[in-house]
Amino acid sequence: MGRQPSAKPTSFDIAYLAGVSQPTVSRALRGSRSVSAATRANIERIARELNYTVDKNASSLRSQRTHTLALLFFEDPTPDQSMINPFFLSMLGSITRQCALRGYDLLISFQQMHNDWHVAYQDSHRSDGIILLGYGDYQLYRSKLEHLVEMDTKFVRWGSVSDDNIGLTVGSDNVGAGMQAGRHLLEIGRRTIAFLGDASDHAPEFQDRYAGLCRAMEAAGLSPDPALQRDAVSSEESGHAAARALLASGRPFDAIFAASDLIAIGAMRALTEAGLRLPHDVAIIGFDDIPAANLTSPTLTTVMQDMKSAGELLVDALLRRLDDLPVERAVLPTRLIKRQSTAV
Amino acid sequence: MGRQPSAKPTSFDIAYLAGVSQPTVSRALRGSRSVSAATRANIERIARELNYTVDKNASSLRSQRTHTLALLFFEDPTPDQSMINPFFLSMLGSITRQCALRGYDLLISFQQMHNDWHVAYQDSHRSDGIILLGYGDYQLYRSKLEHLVEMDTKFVRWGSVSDDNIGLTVGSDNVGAGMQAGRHLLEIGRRTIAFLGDASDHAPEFQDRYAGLCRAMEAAGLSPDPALQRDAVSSEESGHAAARALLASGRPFDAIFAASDLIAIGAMRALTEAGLRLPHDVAIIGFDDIPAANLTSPTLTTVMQDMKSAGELLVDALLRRLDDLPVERAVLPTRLIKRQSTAV
DNA sequence: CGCCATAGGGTATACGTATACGCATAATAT
DNA sequence: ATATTATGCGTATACGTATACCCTATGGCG
Repeated sequence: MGRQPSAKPTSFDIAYLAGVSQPTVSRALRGSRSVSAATRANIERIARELNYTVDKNASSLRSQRTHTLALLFFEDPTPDQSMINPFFLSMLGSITRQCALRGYDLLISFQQMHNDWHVAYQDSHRSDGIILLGYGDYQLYRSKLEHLVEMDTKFVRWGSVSDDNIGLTVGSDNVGAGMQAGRHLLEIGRRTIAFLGDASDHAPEFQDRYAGLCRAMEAAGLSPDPALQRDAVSSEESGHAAARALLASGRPFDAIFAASDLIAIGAMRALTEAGLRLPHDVAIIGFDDIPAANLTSPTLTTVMQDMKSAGELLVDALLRRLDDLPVERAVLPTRLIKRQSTAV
Repeated sequence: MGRQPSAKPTSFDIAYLAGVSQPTVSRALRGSRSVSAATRANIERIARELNYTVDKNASSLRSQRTHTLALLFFEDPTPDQSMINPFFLSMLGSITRQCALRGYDLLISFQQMHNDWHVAYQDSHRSDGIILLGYGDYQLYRSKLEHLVEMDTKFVRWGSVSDDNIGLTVGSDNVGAGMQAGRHLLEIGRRTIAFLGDASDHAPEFQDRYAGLCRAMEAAGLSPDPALQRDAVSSEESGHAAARALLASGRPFDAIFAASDLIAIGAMRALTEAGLRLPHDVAIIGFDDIPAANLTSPTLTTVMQDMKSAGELLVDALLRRLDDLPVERAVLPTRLIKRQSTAV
């Protein structure tokens, strides 16, 4: 079995070749100022030649810092495993890139909501901090957050910034986004606007979007009709069902603001099936700007969240928190993407 | 700063409380047979009470096993950062779950193709093995693979199983899938079938799909027209351009097999713009079954890859490889999803 | 009744790095 | 010129676990 052409080089090997002690190698490579420029250059050269890389485990063990962040994605226990919220992908990409930029590794794990909270805590063992993306039942989620705070685990989360704010939160300006959507619908002359999305405190983000819509309507002298709000979770089926229920109720409406694109897409199907013309009879706005929003017919007007900044802010906030730097919750502006579904 | 209600417990703490030595704790928790059932039970109880978890770094350092897999996603340097291949998401979900099931952590990182190969090797420092998902220029990718083999790094990759096969490969049966698609188009009476997708050896998977199509046609006594094959990478724009070029060539055709759904969607747009009716004038089949395939009009017939099994097989193969167990390349069957775009 | 195997667990140490300290030498200050 | 401080580096050790090795007590066997 005689292979092992070059066992993994250690800092001792470098030290030997450079004629210095191992700690000096460590200092040189970590950028300590108490190493002369010449020595450092020499050490760096040798390290490069040997293709040396610092052993992550040893380093972490000694320094008690892993230089790794964990991304926990909480999801509802759904039978349909494959259908993950599409907008999560761009968030993931953004977070990954930002981690790489900051020299951090990213550990990722999908968690079922019902899992024991200490799973998350355990992860804190392998990472310096945690980024939480949570969907589904907020109450369940919330109790986990409280545990994390108790354990003094460092974390940031993506979500509604205007809620009770356990821990450090980064999120879109959902109220503002709701107002954007509402104003746009009002501008094109719509007056009876329905909202599809859970408006209970189980889903603070949806709640905020609805609140924004209401505020826009009130600013225009209209009073939102509570009967035109229908609960829906973020899925096509749910949107379809909610829209059908709305139609069945007989209440007239000339516009829909859906709390997510998936809901909107389901609703569009229901409306079309009912023989309504979009956007002539009913204008519709979604939320997220998933790729599919540009493929529906008519194409879907929607509110885009700034995922790129979101990832950057999440990582940045967490790293600041790790360094005990002051850090505040962040609210990201959104952008209205006008397409055919609101083109009068 | 007097907090620190409970410093992280170590195996020594457990040992003390259990009245045994630290190594016994280690043995008990790792399931060594040389510790009595009573002692083990006692140790496990105490560990649970103290909320003890094994320190990953110390454990890895000592045992030289990280119990972590790295997922490297190679992508072309594209300016459009947000548009990651959508099918990657379900793969990711599948891999994550499988890792969790097997007790492995998953480290994830997006790599630009042009990055130095040893970035990947470096990752092998932090993980026991690597899962590679690669897209874009295969030649570039290939040289990296060779380096990995040289370094004796353990890895598996997703891709074309029928190519030169550097390292261990898991992939869909692309040739078979091409035949499925071809046969379906022939069944509905189409005879002149175009193929949109790079058929060079820069993209072995696309090449295989085209080969499958050709085989199906030849089996029906038809000879594929090379002029009806147009290069395209997996994006809507590329599909759109390829379809336009095809139309501009003046060659008649009554069906298109696109190497990916994104290509198909772009092509559909081009065809519709040219006043063609789908599927009456031109039937079209895509590949991947991304969520958007069900939203186009007409809805898109496509070939679905079994992502769930894919993730499972990738992880399983890699773990077997780590244990030096025999392991073979795997080929996954695909499934044709019939929708409106081929409904005659 | 001596011999050896086995169970059960202790002792010592290695994994590779980072850091507290100490100690020279050199550079300033007084 | 002496006292002081900074520079540059070596010495010693800790981080928490896993494992090679050794030891004791027991039981089975001839």
